Amino acid sequence: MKLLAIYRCLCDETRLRILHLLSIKPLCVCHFQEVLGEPQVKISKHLAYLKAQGMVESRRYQNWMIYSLPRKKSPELDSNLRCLQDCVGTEPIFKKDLRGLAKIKTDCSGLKAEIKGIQPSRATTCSC
Amino acid sequence: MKLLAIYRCLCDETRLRILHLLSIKPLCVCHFQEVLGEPQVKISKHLAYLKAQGMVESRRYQNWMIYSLPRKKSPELDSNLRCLQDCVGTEPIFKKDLRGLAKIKTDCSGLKAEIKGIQPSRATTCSC
DNA sequence: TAAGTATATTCTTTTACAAGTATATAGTTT
DNA sequence: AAACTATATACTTGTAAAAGAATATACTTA
Repeated sequence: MKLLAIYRCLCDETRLRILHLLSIKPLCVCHFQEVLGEPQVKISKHLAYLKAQGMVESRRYQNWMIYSLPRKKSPELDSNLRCLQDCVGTEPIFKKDLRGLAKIKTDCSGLKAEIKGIQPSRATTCSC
Repeated sequence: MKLLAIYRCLCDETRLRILHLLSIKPLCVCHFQEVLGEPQVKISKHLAYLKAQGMVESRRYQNWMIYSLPRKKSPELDSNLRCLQDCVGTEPIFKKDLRGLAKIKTDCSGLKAEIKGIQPSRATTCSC
């Protein structure tokens, strides 16, 4: 059942937060890591799950994979994403994620290096 | 997270079918059994789950427990039930359930007895 | 080509939940 | 009270999915 697959995507907090952020703009994996504060493997696997279900699309930009909501959405997906938009207002975690998103630095390598406390060997930037 | 709890209710096919039927009218357990074709224990447990999450209410009428959607719904629940209504049209199982609902006999005892191939000792009826 | 960066995949462990069986409870009728 | 009906709960088992560790892949830069 197609609708059921959508609800299975929505019934995990990490995936909900990912979809909410994607409703703002496309993002790469490292930005999800930063905003959600979750390890890379966790983010990647949930993104893979969402992609397998047709809930997100991805394109590669150099080293980065940019994820976005699908350009063509089924009516069910469209309804549910709208519904999610209606509902996120009441949950603090989503607001927190929005604040995190606003603070994001565009230079991905710099970010990672900063976290590790080392100087980046180069300064590159993903397109999201 | 309240929204997550709603999605967890929605991510099971039996519960989806139950909620869809309840959007038509209140129903007792034996009617769910008949329409969904699932065993009593399965129906009862999913109803208990939904009730624990505040997705349904119940009242007793003689021997029967009548389940219904909550009179007062949170905005999130309301949004999601509307969304579900928008989406059920595309899934055959929901239409099938509607047909099953239309065929329901109001005499519960008679039904059960008929299924077992025996004469009911009495003829009583639930209020749904 | 070697080293570095970003992401994905595999493998394992743990956890959550669905389903089935059996039994319990609450109300009804005789 | 005993038998019956409708539903609920406890217990067990099976399965799916989430998480973490380690490794692999794809691309970039030196």
